[in-house]
Amino acid sequence: MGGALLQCDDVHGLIGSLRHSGYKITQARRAVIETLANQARHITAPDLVEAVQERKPGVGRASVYRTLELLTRLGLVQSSTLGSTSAIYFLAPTRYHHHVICTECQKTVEFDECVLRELEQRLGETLGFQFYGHLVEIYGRCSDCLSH
Amino acid sequence: MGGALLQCDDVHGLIGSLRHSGYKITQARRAVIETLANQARHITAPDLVEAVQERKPGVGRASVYRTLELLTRLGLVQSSTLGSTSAIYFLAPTRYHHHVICTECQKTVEFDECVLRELEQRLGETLGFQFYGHLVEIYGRCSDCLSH
DNA sequence: CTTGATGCAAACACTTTGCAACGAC
DNA sequence: GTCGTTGCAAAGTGTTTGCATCAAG
Repeated sequence: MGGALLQCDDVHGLIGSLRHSGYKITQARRAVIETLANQARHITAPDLVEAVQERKPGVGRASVYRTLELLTRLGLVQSSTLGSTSAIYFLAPTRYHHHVICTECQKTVEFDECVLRELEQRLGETLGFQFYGHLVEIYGRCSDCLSH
Repeated sequence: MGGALLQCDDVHGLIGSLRHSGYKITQARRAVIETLANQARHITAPDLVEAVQERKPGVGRASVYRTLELLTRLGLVQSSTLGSTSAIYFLAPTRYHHHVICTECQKTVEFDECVLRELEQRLGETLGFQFYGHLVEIYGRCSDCLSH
C-alpha cells in the first residue's frame, strides 16, 4: 500500500535531518524513528518503549525517552502536551477558541476564528458521529525565537 | 472585562450539569470547576492541584484527579491525551491528516482534508509566526456508542 | 581514537486506589 | 440518616538522571 512508501520517506527524511544536525545515527534512534513511522496514529511513550523493544530488543527505556525529547526539540515529532510531562486539561469549548503555540518558548496566542464548524457538520453526517468539541493547535516558532 | 462574565457562565453551567446528572456539588468539585474556569489556557493536573489548593486549602490531590475524570467523562472538560495517562507523540505532519475521535470507545477515523492552510498563512502573517504543523482533533461519540 | 550516546538502576514525578470519616442532600 | 464523596497515605505507573561502558563517525 501507499503507506509503506510514505513511511520509508519519513524514516529517511528524519534520519537525514538528524545526521544533518550533527547527531549520530544509532541503533536506538533508528529503532525509535522506524517505530514511530510505523504508527498509524498517536502513541504514548510507554507504548512506544514496548514497540521499540519488540522491534529491537535491548534498546533501553531511557533512550526512547531521550530520542523522543530530541526529535521533539528539533520539531520532527510533536506531542500533544506542549512539552509538559502530563496531560493538559481545558473546559470543553462552548465558544471555539484555539491556540497558536511557539514550540521553542511555549508562548501561546489565542485565536477565535473557527473554520471547523462546516467541516465538523460534514464529517458528522458522513461518519455518523455526534461531535461536541475539537482541539486545534498550530505549532511554530514565534518572531522572537526566529530572530535568535 | 468580558472574561469574568463568561467564567461565571461556565461555572454555573458546569455545576448545573453536574447537579442535573445527580452528582453532589461538593467543596472540592466546586473549587476544581472554579479554578478551571479561571484558567486562560490549558492546565496540567499537577498545576491544577496546586491552584485548587491555593483557592481552597485542604482539598486533596485525589479529589482533583477524580473530579477531572468525572468532568472529562461527562464531556465537560477535555484532555489532550485521549484518555491515556501520558502524552501522545506523533511525527510532525508533512501531509496533513487529522483525527475524529470517539471519546467513549476511543475509535478514531482519519481524515485528510485540511482546512487550516489558509488560516495558518493568515495567522502567520498577523502574528509573525513561522508554522510547521498543527494538531486537529475532533471529539464526539460514534454511531455505535450513540445507539447504546 | 574521541566523544556523544547508550543501558541500567535508582531517584523522582505523576496518578490511582483502599479505606475510614465526613457532609450534601 | 444515607450514601456518595472526601482526604490521606500507600501502591502503582511513568519519566528523568548519574554513571560506567560502548560504538558511530
